Amino acid sequence: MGCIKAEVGKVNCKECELKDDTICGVFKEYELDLLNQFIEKIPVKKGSKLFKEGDKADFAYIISEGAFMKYKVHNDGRRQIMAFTMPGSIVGISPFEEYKYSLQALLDGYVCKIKNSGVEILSEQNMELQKKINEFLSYELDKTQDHMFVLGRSNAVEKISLFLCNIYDYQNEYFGKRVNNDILFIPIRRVDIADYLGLTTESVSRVFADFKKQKIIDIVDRSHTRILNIDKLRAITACYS
Amino acid sequence: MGCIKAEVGKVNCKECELKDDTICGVFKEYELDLLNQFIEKIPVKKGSKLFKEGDKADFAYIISEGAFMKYKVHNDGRRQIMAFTMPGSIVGISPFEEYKYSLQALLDGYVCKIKNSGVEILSEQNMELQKKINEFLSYELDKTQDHMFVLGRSNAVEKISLFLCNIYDYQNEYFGKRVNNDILFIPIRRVDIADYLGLTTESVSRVFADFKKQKIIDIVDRSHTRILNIDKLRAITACYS
DNA sequence: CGAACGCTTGAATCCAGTCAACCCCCGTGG
DNA sequence: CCACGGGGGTTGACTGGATTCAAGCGTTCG
Repeated sequence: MGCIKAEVGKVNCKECELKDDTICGVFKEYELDLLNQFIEKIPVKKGSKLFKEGDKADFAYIISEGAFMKYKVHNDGRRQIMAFTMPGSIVGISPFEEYKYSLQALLDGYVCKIKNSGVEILSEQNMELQKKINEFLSYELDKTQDHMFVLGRSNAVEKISLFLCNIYDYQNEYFGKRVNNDILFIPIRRVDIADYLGLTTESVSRVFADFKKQKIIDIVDRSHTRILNIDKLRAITACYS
Repeated sequence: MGCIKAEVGKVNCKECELKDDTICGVFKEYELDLLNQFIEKIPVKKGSKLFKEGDKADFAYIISEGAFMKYKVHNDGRRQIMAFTMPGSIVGISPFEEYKYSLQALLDGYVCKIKNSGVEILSEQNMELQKKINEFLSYELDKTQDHMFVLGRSNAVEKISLFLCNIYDYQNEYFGKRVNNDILFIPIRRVDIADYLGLTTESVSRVFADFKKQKIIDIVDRSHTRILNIDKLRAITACYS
C-alpha cells in the first residue's frame, strides 16, 4: 500500500505520505511540529483490538496501514459489523466518555495514536480541524445510512453484489493502475462478511458459489476474488445508483 | 407538547422555550439577536416534505414542534426510514452540496429554518457551536449504528419490542408525569414502522396482534398503543441492554 | 501429527414475505 | 341521506429465501 512504514514511536508528520489524505491535511507545515508532539505511531497485529465498546475513549487513531473493522456485540453473542476502515481514516474520535463500538485489526498494520484530549486542544486552535472533523462525521453518517438500506431492504444476492462492487471501486480509486484491478484483495473472513451484511456464513458462501457458477466471479483463494463480469454485478445493484 | 407556538416568520430566539434543549443553547444571550437574523419559523403540514434526497442543501431546520422521518428511497420504490426526529433536533445540517436523505412531516408542526451558509458563518465565530455540531453528529452516528444492529441482527418480535421500548422511554423522559406514561402516542403508519424496521406492514401488524393476544400491549387506536407489560417487552430486548 | 479454524455443501426447517380478501374509517359528492 | 372510493390496517393461506443443523474438506499452526 502506498504509505510509508515509519519507525515505531515518534514520527515526523511532515514526511508522512498519507497526511494529505487524512485529517492531518488541515495542518500548516509549521503546525505539524505541534501535531508530532501528540502523535505516536504504533504497530498493530492482525486480530488485535485497539479498543472495545465501553472502554474509556482516551485515544483516537489515524490508520496508516492495514485494515480494521468497527463492530458492536450484544451479550448473547450476536455481532453487527458497522464498517470496514481503511488507511487515511480516523477512528475512535469521540466526544463521549466511552467508545461506542469496538475496533479490531483485519491485518497487521500501523496506526498513529493521538490523545482525544489532544485532538480537542488542537481543534480549539484550529478551526479547519473542527470543520474537517465535521465533514468526516457527516460523511460517516451518510455511509452508515446507506448501509442501513442494505441491511433493511436488500436480499442476500444484492448484499454480496454491492459489497463486491464497493471493494472493486475502492481498489480502483485508491490503487488505479498500480494493481490488477480485477483481482480484489478481501482480507475478510466469511463470518465477518456475514456479520457486516446481516447474513450467516453459509449464506455468504452460497452466494459466492452461485456467482462463481454464473461466471460473475472466480474465487482465487480465501482472500482474493477475481471479478469476471462487473457489469452483471452492477446490474444487480442498479437500484442503488 | 411543551414548546411555544411562536408566530410564523421572524421569531425571538431569546424567548424560545426550546432553546436550551437544542443546538441554539450554545449561544450567549447577546448572540441570540444575531441568530434571530438568520432564523425564520415556518409551519409544516403533515405529510409535506421539507426536502428530498438530492435537493440542494441550502437550509437546516431546527424542529420546534411536530415529528419527522428521515428516509432514502431507491428507484425501484424500496424505502428505508433512517430515523424519526423530534422537537429540539436539527436536520439538514450538511457540509455536502446536496441533502443525502429526504425529510417528511408525520404531524403538523413548526420548524426554525436557517441557511446552512448562516450556520457556517455562525460557527466560524463560535467554537462552541462547532463543538455542539460535532457532538450532535457523533450522537446521530451512534444512534444510527445501534439501529444497524436492529436491522441486521434482530427478528421481527425483537424489532417491534425495541421500537416500543424506545418510544416508551422517550415519552417518559420528555413528558414525565405530564402524560399517561402507559399510553404511547405513535403517529406513524404501519408502513412507516415497517420501512423503519426492515419489515412489511403485514409483519408489523402480526407482531402487534400477537403482543395484544399476549396482553403485552393494547391497541387503543391507530396512533395510540397502551403498554400493559413493559417488563415483558424489556425482557425481549434484554440483549440490547 | 492432531486440533482448531475457516469454508463449503446438502437437507430440513422456519420466519417473514407475498398474495389476496376483507374490514373499518372517513371524506366526498350525488 | 346513502353510495362510493380510497387509504390504512388486519388476517389467512401459501411461498420462498435465508437460517439451522450437520457433515466433510482443506489449511494452518502449535
